[in-house]
Amino acid sequence: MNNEFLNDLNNAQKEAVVNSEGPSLIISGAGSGKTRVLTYRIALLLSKGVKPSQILALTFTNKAAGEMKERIGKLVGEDLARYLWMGTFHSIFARILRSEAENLGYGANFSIYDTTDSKSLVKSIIKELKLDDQVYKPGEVFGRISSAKNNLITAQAYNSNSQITERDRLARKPQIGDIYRIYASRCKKADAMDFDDLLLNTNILFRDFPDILKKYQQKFSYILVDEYQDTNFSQYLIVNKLAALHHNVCVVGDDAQSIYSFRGAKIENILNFKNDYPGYKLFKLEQNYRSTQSIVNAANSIIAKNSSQIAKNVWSKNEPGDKIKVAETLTDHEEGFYISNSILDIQLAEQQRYSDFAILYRTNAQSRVFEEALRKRNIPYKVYGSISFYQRKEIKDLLAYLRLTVNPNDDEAIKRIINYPARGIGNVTLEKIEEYAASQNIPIWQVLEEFNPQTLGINRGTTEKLQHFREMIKTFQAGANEMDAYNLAQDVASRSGIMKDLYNGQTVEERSKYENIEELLNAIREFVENNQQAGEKTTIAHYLENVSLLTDMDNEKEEDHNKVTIMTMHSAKGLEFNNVYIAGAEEKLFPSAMSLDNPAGLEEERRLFYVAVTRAKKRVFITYTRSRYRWGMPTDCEPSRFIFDIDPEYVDLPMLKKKIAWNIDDDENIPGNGLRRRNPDETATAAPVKRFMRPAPVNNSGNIPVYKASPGFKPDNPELIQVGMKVEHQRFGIGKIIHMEGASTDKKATVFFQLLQQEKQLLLKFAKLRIVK
DNA sequence: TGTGCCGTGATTTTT
DNA sequence: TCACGGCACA
Repeated sequence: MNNEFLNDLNNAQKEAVVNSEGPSLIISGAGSGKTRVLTYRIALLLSKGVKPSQILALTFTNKAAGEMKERIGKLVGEDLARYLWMGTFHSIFARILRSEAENLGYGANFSIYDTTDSKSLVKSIIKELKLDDQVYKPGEVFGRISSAKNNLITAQAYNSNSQITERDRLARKPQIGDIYRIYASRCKKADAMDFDDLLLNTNILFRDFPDILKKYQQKFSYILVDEYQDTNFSQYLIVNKLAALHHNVCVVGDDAQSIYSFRGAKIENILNFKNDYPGYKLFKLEQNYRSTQSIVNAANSIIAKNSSQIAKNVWSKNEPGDKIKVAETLTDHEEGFYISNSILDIQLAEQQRYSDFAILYRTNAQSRVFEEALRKRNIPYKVYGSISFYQRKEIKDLLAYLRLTVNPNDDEAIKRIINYPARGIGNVTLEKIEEYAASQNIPIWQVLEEFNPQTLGINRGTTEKLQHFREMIKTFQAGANEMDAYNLAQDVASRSGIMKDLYNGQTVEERSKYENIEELLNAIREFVENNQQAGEKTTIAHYLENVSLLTDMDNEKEEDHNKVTIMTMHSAKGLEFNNVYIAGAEEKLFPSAMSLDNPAGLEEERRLFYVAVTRAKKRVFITYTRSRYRWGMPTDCEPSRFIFDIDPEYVDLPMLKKKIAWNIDDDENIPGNGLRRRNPDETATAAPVKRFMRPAPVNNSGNIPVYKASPGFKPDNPELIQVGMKVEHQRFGIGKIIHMEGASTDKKATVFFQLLQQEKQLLLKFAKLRIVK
């Protein structure tokens, strides 16, 4: 096999690729081709004859794993790439746990509780213990449990650790340990693991079954870990144990991009690598291929404000590029307006794709204004995160039926759907059953199986309803092994009554829920088709194995390929875009109010800023607003301190422009602005900031800003005008055709005029419009 | 048991 | 502002 592909690499990259034996630490600056190095390193191993099943590659997202697999497939052939053990920690070790489940007392079809399931279980335990849920807030308690697990503290260890129990006692929450204990036993009883259990139980498996550990140590001759700076203790230990035999462990990371400490990530893991593997080789990737020099330099100046970091010098040979542009708006609404205008301007002026733009923010709650603004401009977009597809109520409902079919002990699933769609089994009945299940320490399903109406105090009508529900689930179970996942899911969706319930709905939301169910069914069908082709299992159990671990990004569809991306800065990790908008750069939002009281928290926020800026290839825009709606109230805002962390040489601040802000006849309002410019550097300008410093014109007459038509204005034939075109109007100035309706002679166009900052409906036979090329 | 109204609290970030 | 939970009534 030829290794010509190595010629694509620079020297530092090549070194990191060819030195495949022994422990390696690759420190890779942002945009330095880290994925390429990992990809080639694996491809080289394969081309040397290492079997794909001997390589374990752990990534941060499923998407990253999928893309890397695809690239490796292109280099050395898909038949090899397919058998790599490549995926997130959670999905890889879920897979291993399934095949070893019996050793730990779980079934191979154990359920995976997502955060919603976990919190709801914690909540019901708090209720059972008759504790005040103002003191024991479910989310907070679950957070304590989660971080205990990530530090390998089991419920038993938690309760016998006097330091921890003392701390809880002082915090007046002495019963967290009890909640943890009950939580763990309920999960076990339900044959369910939460996200943290997947890692914790892997550790327990390797600790208590040395033979099993040995088997996997021998199996995985080469281990690679991406985003090592964001691994937690539990993950660290798994890697450490697996690598103990061969020592062929290669970790890649960038301490400057560590942004997940809230989830237990330990930046020390990467800093201590040298102590764990004394004979390690160190590689530094410092040349940035992604961004302009301005962006790289600006990012360096930001991260330099942090105290501790591994010394490195990230540099770029790309064009110098534009400065980072900072813009101020009066309200969050205008912020959305400003960004959507800017996207449209650049997109039109440079023929960029919508997918070349990303809007990044600190909290998911900020997404709404951007959705509204983009929708108004007819700009296609895709929001990631917030309410992920798999978190939607209707999706979780159908999945709960399927989960129950595969694992009847899944209490969270049964609680979810025992009365959805409504079948006359109310809260009172459910509480009776739950209470009995808890007292007998059995799953709810078992109560239904050994049903005794007298002991439970349930009347005859309800008894029948419960029996009917039980029989329905049993018929699903009977089909689970015979039918493929798609047929079964379809059967469940219709016979459970979900389809009917949603189909009858009249509102827009109910229609969209119905469509979501259809979309899920389509996804299941795709799964079945793919697995059939690959000769793999197509049962529902097999489908459910990974579904809890999926995110929005794994649900990408063809039609999403040319859309503006809207997401948190956290989700943007590992991605890149030509143009990046960092919105809401305000004190108490970014940096988050939560981080202000501790220096470590603030440094992590700053790293997040670094991550956000380095996503951009060409341009970065930062926006902040003077007033933002928070919990329904307009709140005053201050620009973020991070803006002033950027070296002034690489940033364009709005304050300098203030003095000209009220001057209407400034050249930026000249027709053709942004389109006629020759100098490519200048086309970068977004919608001018000043637009927002002036009170927006109130409706039309009287208040219309003066516009002088360009010399020799001549209207074009209305027949030629189409949606998306830029046009000039003699009085209203430059605008964009948003929408058209009506037949030829009565054609009506909705036009958004930049100068007016508003839409107008114009009848084309009267309005004289010139098409701007 | 189901429905609808009202009051309250929510905003970090994710596998 | 909105979503969810609690409560009262049908």
